[in-house]
Amino acid sequence: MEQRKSDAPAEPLSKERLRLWLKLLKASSLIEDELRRRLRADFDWTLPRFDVMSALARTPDGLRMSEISKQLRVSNGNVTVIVDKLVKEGLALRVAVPDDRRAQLVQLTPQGQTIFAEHAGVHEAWVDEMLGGLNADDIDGMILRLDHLTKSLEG
Amino acid sequence: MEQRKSDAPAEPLSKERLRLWLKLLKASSLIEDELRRRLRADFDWTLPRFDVMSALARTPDGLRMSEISKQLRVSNGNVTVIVDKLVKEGLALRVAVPDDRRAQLVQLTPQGQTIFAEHAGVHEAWVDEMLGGLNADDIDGMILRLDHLTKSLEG
DNA sequence: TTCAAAATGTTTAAGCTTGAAATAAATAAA
DNA sequence: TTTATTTATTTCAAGCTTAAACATTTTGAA
Repeated sequence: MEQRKSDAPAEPLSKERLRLWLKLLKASSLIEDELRRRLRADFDWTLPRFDVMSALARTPDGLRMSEISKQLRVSNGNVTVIVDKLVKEGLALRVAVPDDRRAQLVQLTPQGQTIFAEHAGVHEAWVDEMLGGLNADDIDGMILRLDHLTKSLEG
Repeated sequence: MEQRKSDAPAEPLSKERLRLWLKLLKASSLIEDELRRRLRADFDWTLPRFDVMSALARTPDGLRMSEISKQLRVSNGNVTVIVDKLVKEGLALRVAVPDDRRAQLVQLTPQGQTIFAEHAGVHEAWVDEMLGGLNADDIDGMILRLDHLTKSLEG
């Protein structure tokens, strides 16, 4: 870790933050674009679709529409369209909520679970390949700092 | 397959990489969404528009359409639409390239430069505020590792 | 009870983005 | 020269996303 002059003024830190943001955005976009491209080329899936199925796969009991849109930070209307398609293809189904006739739970069908498991495995291998240039120290260091950042952003 | 320390099997590192990617994506999306929201609310600007003007501001001599789309990793057609609007609003102009009648340089007008400078200052303050939770060590550590990552992604 | 406010989802209109096709100009090959 | 290929850009159709408007149900206060 390099040392800083104790009298380092405030302005450079602000410039460094901007630099950091541009680098963060670039790395994230590079990965996201490539994942999106492969998902489309290999499976004819969109990234939001993968994300919705991923959220559903983590919660076998099902999620409400609003819970999905909140988790993925995507509009409600968007989730409606994606889930409609999943249902039409037999990968998900809507289940009534006993206590609340407005709401409904969305669950993966067994077929949806099977297909997602396959795709998720390939997806994980892609990420592993793309981030392969990082060693264990890089990974831990970034996770640590990203946790700081996200915490301060959400707090 | 290469040998590994008995206490460090291959799987955990792969899982860590996936965890890192999810955290990277989350932090990046949080910041990007908020910037987009503020840009729209305060200036009625889109983020791609800001990005195009930013690229042009860095190169006073002007950029070709294809150079813009390459820098921003955005489709050519998209750049056409954005530049059309900038030109219509008097913030940018198209200049013929002497040697090549297919191409044209896009430059910011003086008005475009002035307006962008104002917005860029506000934008930088937003970023500074959002990343304010990070100390100098966090920033340096992340920049270092993001450079590793981007280099390995592009290489 | 009764009615206003809040919550859950869906629909719709508008804007954004992409990829493919089209146009036009420059370059290379025969 | 003539033809084919490559390069630069625009146009267009299709899909994605959002925000706002809408319909329905639940909650809570008078």
